[in-house]
Amino acid sequence: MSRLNTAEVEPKWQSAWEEAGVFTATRDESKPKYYVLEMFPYPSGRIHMGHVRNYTMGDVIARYKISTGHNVLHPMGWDAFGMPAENAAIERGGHPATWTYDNIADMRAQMKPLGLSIDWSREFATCDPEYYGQQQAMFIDMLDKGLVYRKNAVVNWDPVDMTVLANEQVIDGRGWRSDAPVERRELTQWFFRISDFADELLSALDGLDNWPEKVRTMQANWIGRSRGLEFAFQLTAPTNGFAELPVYTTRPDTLLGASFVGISPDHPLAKSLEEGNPELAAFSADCRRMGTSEADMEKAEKKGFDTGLRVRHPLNPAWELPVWVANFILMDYGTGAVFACPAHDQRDLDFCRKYDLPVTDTFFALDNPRPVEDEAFVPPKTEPVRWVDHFAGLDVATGQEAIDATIDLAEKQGWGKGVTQFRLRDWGLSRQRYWGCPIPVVHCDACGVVPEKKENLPIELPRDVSFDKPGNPLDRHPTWRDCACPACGQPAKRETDTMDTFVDSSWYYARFTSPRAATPTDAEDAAYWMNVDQYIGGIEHAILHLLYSRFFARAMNQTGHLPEKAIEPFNALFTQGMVTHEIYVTQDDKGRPVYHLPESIEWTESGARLGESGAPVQVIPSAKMSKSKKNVVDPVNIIEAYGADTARWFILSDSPPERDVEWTAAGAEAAFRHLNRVWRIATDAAEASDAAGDAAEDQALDRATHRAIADVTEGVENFAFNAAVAKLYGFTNTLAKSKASGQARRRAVATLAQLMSPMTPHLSEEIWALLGNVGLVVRAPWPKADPALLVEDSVTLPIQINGKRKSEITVAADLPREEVEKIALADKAVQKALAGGQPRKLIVVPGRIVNVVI
RNA sequence: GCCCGAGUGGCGGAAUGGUAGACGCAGGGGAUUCAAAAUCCCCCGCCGCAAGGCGUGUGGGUUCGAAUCCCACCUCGGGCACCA
Repeated sequence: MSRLNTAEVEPKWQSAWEEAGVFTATRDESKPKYYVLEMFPYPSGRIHMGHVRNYTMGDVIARYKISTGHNVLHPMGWDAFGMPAENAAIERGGHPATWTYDNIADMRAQMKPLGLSIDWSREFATCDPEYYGQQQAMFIDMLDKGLVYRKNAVVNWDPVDMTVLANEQVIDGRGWRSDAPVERRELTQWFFRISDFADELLSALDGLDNWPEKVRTMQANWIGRSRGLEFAFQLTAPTNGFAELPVYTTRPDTLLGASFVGISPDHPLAKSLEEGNPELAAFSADCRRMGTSEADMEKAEKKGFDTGLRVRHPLNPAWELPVWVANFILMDYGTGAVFACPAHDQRDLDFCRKYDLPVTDTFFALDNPRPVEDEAFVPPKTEPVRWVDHFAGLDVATGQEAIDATIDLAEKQGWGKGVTQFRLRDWGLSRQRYWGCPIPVVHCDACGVVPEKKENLPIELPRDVSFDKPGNPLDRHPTWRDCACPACGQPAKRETDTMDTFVDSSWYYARFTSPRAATPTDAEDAAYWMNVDQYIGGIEHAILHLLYSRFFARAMNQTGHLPEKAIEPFNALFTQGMVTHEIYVTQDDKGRPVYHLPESIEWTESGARLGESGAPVQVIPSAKMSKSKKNVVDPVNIIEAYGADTARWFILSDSPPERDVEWTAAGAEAAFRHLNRVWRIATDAAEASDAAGDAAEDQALDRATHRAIADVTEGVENFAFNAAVAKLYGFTNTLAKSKASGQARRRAVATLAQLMSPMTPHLSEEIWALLGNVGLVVRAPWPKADPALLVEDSVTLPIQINGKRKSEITVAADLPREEVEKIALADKAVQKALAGGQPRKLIVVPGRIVNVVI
């Protein structure tokens, strides 16, 4: 018996696959195609266990599909633009391109030993000019189709570093480097018209049957379709040219509970009032000293400022409501103005209590007509309530009925109209940064904003830039901006904004179908390979990346870059959990936490200790692996110690794929031991004699083999990899104990190798070859379970008495119900419980259970 | 704050209306060995001497039967539009 030498075996098979070109995808109309894609990585420089998990799952699917006769496309690339490369350049010098391409080389070298079934000939990085040049071409097509436009939008402005900050760079309202309070500043920015597609993106979710329900729900809520009433409050006295204040509300039925009218600090009326009102100007300035993120705004203290203006209530002109500027009202949603109904909205109620504004109930719960105090009454819109005095003549009605009645009434009386609104906003794609895809337009004094000519693409990023000053290096480059206007030929200036990196990742899946094409896609390749049959990635991308990709596929279809069938680019989606690990922490002399890497910990009887000093270490429960907490395990070390198959096997074995998995050293060792055991069983079987054995033993092993085929196939098809692994453990245990003949054991081992091959491809090839098979296991057809060998002839039924398990009986699987009842009633425990009486009820679920109710 | 998830032995988990704890880890006992490593066998939810009882985050409900379905709550995680 030889020991398994992974350092030798794994590279050997990787070379064999490469030489045979097993994973190089070409169009082949004779086979069904299958496109499996994992979300491509950001090239941070090191692969981590999350990558191992993500790509191993995709690899299992890809290899399984190869063995079931599919023509598989399984590509890999790099999401290579983005802030970390610029941050590295600022902090350590060097160029973002150098940093990025070095990282890609490192990560590719770390990834290849995993033995993934990737077609590396299709690899690209989004920062390759060949890629982003095609992206620029599509941008121009989309501009031409009216899918892109410019408007003003607010950004986080760092007044010290004089630069735009990302939300993650704003910490407690301050810039991360300067520590200066950030300001909201308006810039003219480029936008995709994703909101034009809101209804379509929402309704098409219904067709995404193979997406997780939770992702579809999250997207539906994000798009946020609502039907409400739009109407205008008339100002009692026109001010600064404003005679009325249009508002949008989803609860027009509560109009009689209106307390005040609120407008955003960015509302045109609020801005016009600032000029003559220094106090308001100060208030609004204060509101603008806040990050732009919705979470920031929601968590901030609700503040308001009474403008002194008054509006008339639409249902009663004698009733005047005050107009307040409030910091929680978004200019981007609806009209930037709302009426507040404190009795039925907690935020409005808190605001009214704070500023002593009136609170008027408009409806009560049927069983509890108590006025609202400090808790707003917000029942579901489907719950009937009793109306205090509803202007549409309602008494008891649900919120939804009242909303509909109010909209009808307003339309009939002519003071308002029902409108459908979406929460989804247009996608702002401008970034004031260097390391992104340049937006291919030119600003000309004579012609305005002009798209670049396609023959001038790609508009490449200049290499000679410096990061010693904050802000966008493209802005201060001495010559890069200078160009000729594509329309009139006069000197003009390039746009210096680059694109959001979400644009890069919104179409890479399409580019993989023809990565070297001279156009963004190749029609025939896209028609053949699209859609992605199985997409795999983190749940953190449930909304933005996936929604943007869905939009982009539609926009690509409208500009002729994708076929109609590809407007929903991902047929099936699987969202995987994170990889976690325990955290080890000691404290320094000032009591601050000091984190330690897992490999520096030693386990003694008295607990975890630091290897060097022997100091006791506090163990904190698992959390997502992160550099700052040092609870990281480097896949490279694991592969060196145990081999890629062990890393792959363990990462699949311990948790359901959609849940978090905790990496443990003991678990990894157990995986390693198991694979060695499989190898030992295989070599024993290979060396066993050809003599005939006990036929019953052979048949029992054959049955177990076919049971395993059925169970593992089901596990792989349903993404229950941990369950498939558990079944493989079970089958291995059966095989190890089997007294079957050498021939029967070799049959079982060959099947075991095949069933394991998507997960542990190297070991499987080695066993496959050991057993004398010609060709690669990766190309062998997936085994089929023989139904005749799956049938059991007897079953054990638990006997419950009043729902509690008390006994069990073993009967023939096809025994008629009456016979099962007789045997069950004759059971000792049942007889005892009945004490001579009759059961009240007898429930027999064939093949499952018997319940005797007494 | 809002939206979406998850919670089962000492640990990771299995079971998606029908025997709770498959499989693995850790632990305990034994075999083999001069010894160790490796390997193999057995035990292993909690309380209880036992009979038996209890048990799937907490509290209620539906059902002959609930980890699974419904309601309320608690805790943890993801997202919140410029992190990727």
